[in-house]
Amino acid sequence: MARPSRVQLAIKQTRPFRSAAQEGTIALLRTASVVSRAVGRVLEPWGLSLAQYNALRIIRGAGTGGIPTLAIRERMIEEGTTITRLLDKLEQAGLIERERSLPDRRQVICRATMEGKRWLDEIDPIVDLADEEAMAALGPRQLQQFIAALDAVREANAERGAPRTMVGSS
Amino acid sequence: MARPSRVQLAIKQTRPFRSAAQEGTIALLRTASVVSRAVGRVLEPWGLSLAQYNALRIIRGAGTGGIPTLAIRERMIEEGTTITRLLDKLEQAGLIERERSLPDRRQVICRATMEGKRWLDEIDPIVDLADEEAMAALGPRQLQQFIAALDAVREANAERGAPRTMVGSS
DNA sequence: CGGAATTAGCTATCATGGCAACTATTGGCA
DNA sequence: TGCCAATAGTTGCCATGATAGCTAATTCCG
Repeated sequence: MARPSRVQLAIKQTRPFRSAAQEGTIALLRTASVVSRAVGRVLEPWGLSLAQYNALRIIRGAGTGGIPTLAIRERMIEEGTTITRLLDKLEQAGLIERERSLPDRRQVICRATMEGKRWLDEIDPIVDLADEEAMAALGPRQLQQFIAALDAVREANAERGAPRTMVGSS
Repeated sequence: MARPSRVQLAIKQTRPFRSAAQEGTIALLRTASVVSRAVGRVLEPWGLSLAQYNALRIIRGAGTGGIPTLAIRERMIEEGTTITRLLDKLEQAGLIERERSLPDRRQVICRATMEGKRWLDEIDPIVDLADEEAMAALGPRQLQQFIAALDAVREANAERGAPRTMVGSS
């Protein structure tokens, strides 16, 4: 690992990384930070955070049947997030509605309102564009390899770092 | 993009991604989240967050000359972070010390204390191990390609999402 | 049937990040 | 010289994330 790297220059680190693994880890976290900000930036006109947009899309994806609160959390990008207050904001904004489930009254079913769907119809193309720009540096083949590498890393680290007792991990 | 993907399974998304770029973006953010938690987990015994450890390492790297506050922020993984309160904690913990610079009294120079260096000597090998584990799913060649892809994506997105007036961007 | 264990969700608390306003210091320049 | 802009940090306010503890509803079994 004697070669100078771009990440080193980016963070103005003069010394080489102690290992390729360290370089990869730092590059991963730093790149995600940059991309997250870039994508989050396009949501500013709507006053939505990336997490809120993410949740709203998950809820819309559930269709008319709705989706219980904790099922949303499992599908979020940030797994550990506190979902209640995030949904409170979406409900206050009139983008979703919640009601107690009939068969199991512990559950709270979330559905997207018409207003919520309208917002997504507006926002989706813009986020799509942002995603394209975010990955524009990679060719199609590179992108596929990139995704495969991310998948491999994520799966290998899924249990490590598990924040809570995972539901389906027994 | 008709093939089913691992990320889709992981976030229980039944529909295919709208584009490879979207899949890549989500995979990047989600993987970084998982790895960040896994690495951050090993710092718990010391009560340090990943950002604090990151800052402490940067400060130690500056040596006896020290480093001004804002120069630390430029080198952090999370670029936009408010650095003052983070340094307050490190100072309260006795890991760093701060003093006004003599030539330019606006600057506050930060240095690692002996205690701070001792902590890093203990922590570094453990974080190294965590980094190795985080990237263990990739072979040496895959890892190099992975790093190259991350570098390319990060650089292409560096200006987009720029949170503040970048110092050296004029 | 009935109580323990489980599950779904909410709340409280603490730490952190984003952002803007504010102070102090320095530098430019007419 | 004296004013104005730029720079370095700090602080306050709000939103979010991490966690743990709590309540209500349900399920498991003896």
